[in-house]
Amino acid sequence: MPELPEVQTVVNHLNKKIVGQKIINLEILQEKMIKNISITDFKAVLIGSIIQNIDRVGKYLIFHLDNGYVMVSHLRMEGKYLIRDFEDIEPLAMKHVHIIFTLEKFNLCYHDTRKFGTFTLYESSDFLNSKELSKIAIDPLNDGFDYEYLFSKINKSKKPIKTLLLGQELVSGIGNIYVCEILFSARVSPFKLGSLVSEQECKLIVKESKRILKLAIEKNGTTVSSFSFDNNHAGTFQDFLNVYGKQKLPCSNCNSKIVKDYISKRGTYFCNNCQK
DNA sequence: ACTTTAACCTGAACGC
DNA sequence: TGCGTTCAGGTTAAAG
Repeated sequence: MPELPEVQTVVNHLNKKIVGQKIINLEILQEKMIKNISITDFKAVLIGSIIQNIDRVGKYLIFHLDNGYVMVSHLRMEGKYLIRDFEDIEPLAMKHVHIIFTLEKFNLCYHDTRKFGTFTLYESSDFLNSKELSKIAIDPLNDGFDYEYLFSKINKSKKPIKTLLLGQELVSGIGNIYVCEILFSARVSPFKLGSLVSEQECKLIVKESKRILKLAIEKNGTTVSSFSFDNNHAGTFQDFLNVYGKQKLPCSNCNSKIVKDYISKRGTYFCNNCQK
């Protein structure tokens, strides 16, 4: 499901709704989702703590607690947070709810059809050095993500530019939808090897990354099948997509057909005429 | 050490 | 209607 703009949308929403509330109780229905700590310890740390704010590192959600710990949550493909009134527990809607945080005002339900999502708990003093977060690279919206940085990271690589941008250790938060859109707008073929991407093309990739991701955040993300926040409120950036999911449709720039191909087994959408 | 594949899960869409 | 196959916004352990 979620890439940087969708995760940021969730962060923005949760910051409006749950900050300052105490975790009264915790119900864990899928124990395997908690990765680095026992269920007993996970509960012991979280219950009674107050949520101070929610932050984002790449595609990870960081819940800062008032007791010196952070809870790290990754939504993977389909994870989402639902806010449900206490009296609102319908069995059908709860089918794929795996964790229920009982807060002071309502239940915060973690819903995940495919059960790919993960939860970890760290001391707040060094969570950035954790196994999962230590390898997350610079955020594309950070000023440090510039063309010199990108060029220096890719100019000796024999991997396709799409694969490089998709990996979280070079730049974080970009996933399959936005990498396709960024490369289309930058007019660079997703197959082009890193070593063949020019400085000028790096400038365009960086510029378009920032433009597209910022706009997508303004539009509350992209909903292609299931992404929603605020209980089924969908994002609207899908109305601005140029290539993702547009195979056989005319290119918005040149009218030739958008092509779908595969890179590392992942759907890759592009215009063979515009992107070189 | 580095690169590719398989696995983790469920459900929707499609072909026969 | 039903059954088998493929695909999905991600990451990572295992295999090559």
